[in-house]
Amino acid sequence: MLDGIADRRAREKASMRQEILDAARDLFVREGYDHVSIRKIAAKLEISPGSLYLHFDDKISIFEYLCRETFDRLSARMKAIVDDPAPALDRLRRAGRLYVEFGLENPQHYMLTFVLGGRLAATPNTAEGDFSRIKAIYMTAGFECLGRLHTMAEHAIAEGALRFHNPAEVTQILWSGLHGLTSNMITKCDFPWIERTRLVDSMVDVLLEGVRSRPTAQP
Amino acid sequence: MLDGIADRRAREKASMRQEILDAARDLFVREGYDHVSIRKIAAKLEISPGSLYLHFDDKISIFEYLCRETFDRLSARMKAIVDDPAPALDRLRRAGRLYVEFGLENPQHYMLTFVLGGRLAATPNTAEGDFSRIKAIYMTAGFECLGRLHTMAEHAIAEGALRFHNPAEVTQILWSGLHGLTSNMITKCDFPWIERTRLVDSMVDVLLEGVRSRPTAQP
Amino acid sequence: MLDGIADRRAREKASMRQEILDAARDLFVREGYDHVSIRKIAAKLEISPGSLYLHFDDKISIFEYLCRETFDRLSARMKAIVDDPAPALDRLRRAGRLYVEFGLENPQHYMLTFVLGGRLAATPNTAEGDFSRIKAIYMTAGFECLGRLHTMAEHAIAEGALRFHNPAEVTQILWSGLHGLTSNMITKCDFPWIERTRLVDSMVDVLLEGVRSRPTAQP
Amino acid sequence: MLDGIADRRAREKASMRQEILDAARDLFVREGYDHVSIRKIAAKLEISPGSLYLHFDDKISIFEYLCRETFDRLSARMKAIVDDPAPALDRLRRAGRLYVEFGLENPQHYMLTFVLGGRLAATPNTAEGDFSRIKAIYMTAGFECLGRLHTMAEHAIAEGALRFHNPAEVTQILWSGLHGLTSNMITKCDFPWIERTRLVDSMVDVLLEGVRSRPTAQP
DNA sequence: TATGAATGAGTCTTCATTCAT
DNA sequence: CATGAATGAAGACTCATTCAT
Repeated sequence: MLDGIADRRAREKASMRQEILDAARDLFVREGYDHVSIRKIAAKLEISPGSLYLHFDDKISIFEYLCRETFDRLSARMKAIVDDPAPALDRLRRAGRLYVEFGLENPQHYMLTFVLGGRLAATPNTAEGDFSRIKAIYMTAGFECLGRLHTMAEHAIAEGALRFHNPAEVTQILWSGLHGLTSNMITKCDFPWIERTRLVDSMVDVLLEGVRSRPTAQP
Repeated sequence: MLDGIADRRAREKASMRQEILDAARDLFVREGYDHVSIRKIAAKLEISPGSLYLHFDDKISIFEYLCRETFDRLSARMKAIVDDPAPALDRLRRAGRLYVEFGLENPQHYMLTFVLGGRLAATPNTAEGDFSRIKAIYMTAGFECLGRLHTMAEHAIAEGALRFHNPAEVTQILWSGLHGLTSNMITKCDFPWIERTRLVDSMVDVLLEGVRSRPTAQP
Repeated sequence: MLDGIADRRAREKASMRQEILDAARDLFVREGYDHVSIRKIAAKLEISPGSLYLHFDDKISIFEYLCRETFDRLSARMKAIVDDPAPALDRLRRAGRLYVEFGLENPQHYMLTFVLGGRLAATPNTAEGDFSRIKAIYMTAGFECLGRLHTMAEHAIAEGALRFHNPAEVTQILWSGLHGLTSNMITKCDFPWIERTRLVDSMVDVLLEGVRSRPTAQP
Repeated sequence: MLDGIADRRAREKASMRQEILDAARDLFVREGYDHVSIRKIAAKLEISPGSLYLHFDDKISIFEYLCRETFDRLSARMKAIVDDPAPALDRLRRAGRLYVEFGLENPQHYMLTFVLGGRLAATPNTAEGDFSRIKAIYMTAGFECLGRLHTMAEHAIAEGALRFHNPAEVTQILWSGLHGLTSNMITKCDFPWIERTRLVDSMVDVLLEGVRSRPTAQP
């Protein structure tokens, strides 16, 4: 009873936090991190710019949270595939499609984490701008995802399905191929791509055809 | 002799122009187009912001020049391969390696042109910031570059070497795969990549194995 | 009581707004629109340039507001005279004196609106600087003001009091004469003018003598 | 012979000076003093910005020279009218038309000298911007012109043609009327003025009708 | 808790002027 | 004599962030 008020407060606070995240996600995806200002987010929510600071420390941490959230979802879905008792090659096919689709559905997060994040992770921390938290996400969520691929590559090798024997090599090839398509389709959205699902399927198919064991073509 | 002074002036001007381009490329790649200001470039060169305008009309045209330069260089090297009278699949293999090697040898040029530039070219033309000139470069120089791959894909299809029949599909797949490896190796230079030449060769091999006609495996 | 805080805030905001308008008017009149920068206004008020944007959207809208305010005040006073049921010539005399007196009593408002504003309204809309809103004010508030004179000119013509038959012609002549005296007396305040009220009266008298019907001199 | 070279040099210098003045006059009239930059003038002449400084000390002195030149022409034409042995009223009519036409043909010079100049003349010399030379022009050319009007007003009074007895009063009235029309027509060039020559003629006519002696209207 | 005014540093760009050559 | 590179100061405006209320 006594805590009813505190409870409601807490609920309201959490709900406002979620509203901020939703508004910010929408804007970030549509306009890009750099072109979204705190004021724009606040205006969209009809609250004051200052109020945002009651829920988040700064602009980057809103984005950071959204990144983590998104990558956790990816990671969970990847895990479901890894744990599936299907042949590894089938699982790799599903994982490949999932990866690309995920990127295309979350283009801002994908680019920031896998491209800008990658760049930042390799940049010494300059005086201005502390992106260490973005780096951290990259190091966890990103590598976790790759880890799933690696596991499946190991399985596939164990099953004799691949013509390569080094799982790292396979992982790096598959990942790079998937990442290339994803980032290309995101950044070059004016390019005359062929039909989207076909392209994704073909890409995954090409990569898997390229790595799997040659059918022992014999008499 | 007589024009010694004018010559030296011209040389100095060209050299300053080059210094600007180098500084700008470095900053653009490290911090992204939006986070590089004219002042930062000027400060890096220890000249006044205004002086930059003696060499370039505006910020975007510095970027523009850098893009065009890269496209042109890559395109020229690609052309030599296209024109070679070897089987298309062989030429595609050489072109693939060339593409990745070019990127790894000119990481800043590559990232600026193929990652940052792509992003800008796709930026909707808001009131502020007119990227139409960047788009135009992509439409000409960029497509020319890809056009080389496309031509070879056509040749390969004509030769019956591929299991795909749409050259655009093949081009997009190969290019994305190559781009993925290139940009990954550049931006994630801390990643524990396997040995570099092997990785490049394997990637190209996987892509070509993936697209080529299945050997009619039978008795 | 309850809203005391909000009230005081609102009052403070309005007062700052007024301070800005006063400072801006002063500077605009003394130095001309182009030579007054947002920074200068801010410096005069000892606030930061950015703070001005809390009260006005941009530079031109400060000017805009000042113009509209002046037109409205003059227009209201003119209206009282137009609506008076006296002979039109008498009303024109009073309106003439009013016009000049208004200008002399509000020299900054007058100069800003009738000299600077006129100039801006006539500035061709180059890429930079859109003065269409200023033009709009002239088209509405300005014409309303002149419209009052025009109405009285029509009345006077209807009463057979004038030797002209085109009310627009009379309006333009009277207005220009009044404006000439007003702006001259304001800007050339060091000039050895004759006694002020006599000069104003004489000017109005000359203009009206000049436009009225000739007394059908003789039998 | 020996001085042939020096002569040609001098001639060339004078000619370049004239070319600068011509170009500058054209630009000033068309775009307004503030919107004409030294670089624009230089570009129009296809010379370097620096070269302008071989002929003129600074931007303002180019304008200054043009002002003086223009006003000398006005003054000379006024003098011709004053010295004419026609009745003073006729001469005033011609002078009035001349004044307005002069302003309309040299709008930039007119406005700068009679409006901005007037303002500056009354402004204490602020730190930045020394307009004392413009003031000087105003004090000489401007007052000289007025002096001509004054002389004719004296003549007219001596001839018994005016209903006023103070030449200063008449001068101030006429001048203000003429100035009002001139500056109005210049600054408000979008205003729906009636036909130009008719308006000028009517204005002058109204002013003269307004000041001249009443025809002794009697039997 | 929530506000919104305030700021200081930053954005690209232009310009009159100087000066070594 | 003429050049043109260089500059420093200024232009309007934006923004993340702070803080008194």
